[in-house]
Amino acid sequence: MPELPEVETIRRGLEQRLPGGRIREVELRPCRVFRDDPELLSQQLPGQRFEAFRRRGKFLIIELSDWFWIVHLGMTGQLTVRLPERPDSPRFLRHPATGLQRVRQHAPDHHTHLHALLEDGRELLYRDVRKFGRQLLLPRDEDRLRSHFAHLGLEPFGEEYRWEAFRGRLDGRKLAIKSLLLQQNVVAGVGNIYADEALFEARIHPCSRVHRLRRYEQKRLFEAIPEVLRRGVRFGGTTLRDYLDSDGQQGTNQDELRVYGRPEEPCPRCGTPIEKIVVSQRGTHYCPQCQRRR
DNA sequence: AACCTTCCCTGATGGC
DNA sequence: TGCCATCAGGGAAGGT
Repeated sequence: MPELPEVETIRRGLEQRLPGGRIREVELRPCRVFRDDPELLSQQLPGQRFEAFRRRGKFLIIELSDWFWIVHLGMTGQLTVRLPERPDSPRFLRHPATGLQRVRQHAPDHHTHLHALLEDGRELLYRDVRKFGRQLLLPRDEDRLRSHFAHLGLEPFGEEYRWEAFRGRLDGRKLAIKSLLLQQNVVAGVGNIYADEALFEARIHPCSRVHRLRRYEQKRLFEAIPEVLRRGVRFGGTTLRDYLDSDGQQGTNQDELRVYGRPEEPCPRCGTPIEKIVVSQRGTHYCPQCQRRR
């Protein structure tokens, strides 16, 4: 489930390896991931050089010679660099007990929807089992890019992430705070895992209605969001099942999670068993003692 | 406009 | 190579 920290980890990995590289050829199998225009990608990517790697919310923006290549990983998207000198494993394998994928590098398989061969022999692979990811090309124009992402909310690590702006976007909203966090038009980049973690840090019940929250609670949430995201980045992202960084490695932030995926375990603050409920059709974890409903 | 529900997609899991 | 229901969830689309 790549959220901001996972996408940021991938971005940093690609930024270290790929700038200056040029795409020689592309193989892609048409599918939903490229629904706008698979032809455009397969025709325009060859010959393009990697110039920079940016991120907006959960979107990765690969800056090429003439295009912005925009990639959203959905639920199970993996964007990895395959090195010619490193031996392949035959395919992804799942750990029998944990379900974690433990293969670092693999040849394209039937879930690999895009395969870009670079001039130096390396490859950039996009693999996505559930095909919830999205990719598209935008002409390399900053105004086009800005309007493309105009619907997205505050960038948690950006200069625009300020208390007054955050508070303003909460005013008048009546839905559950967790549902609001999952929408990308208030704060961009927070998904199911980090929403639960941020609400735990801020000691807010996920079902609390936004307009019922005290200002000091909103302020705690405002501060908790970048905090849990920063921790996620520091530990290389959260690997529960499918997430891998650009080198094919798992993250370790799953060991740092306070509530997500830990129903019935004791709350790290007070020892009360963590509860799991459903909010906005998403599994939601919280401490019934520390996070009282408002 | 705000809010809510449904749907897409596949592999893992568990009951029988 | 047993079969089937259920679950996981980001975001688009459609309904109220």
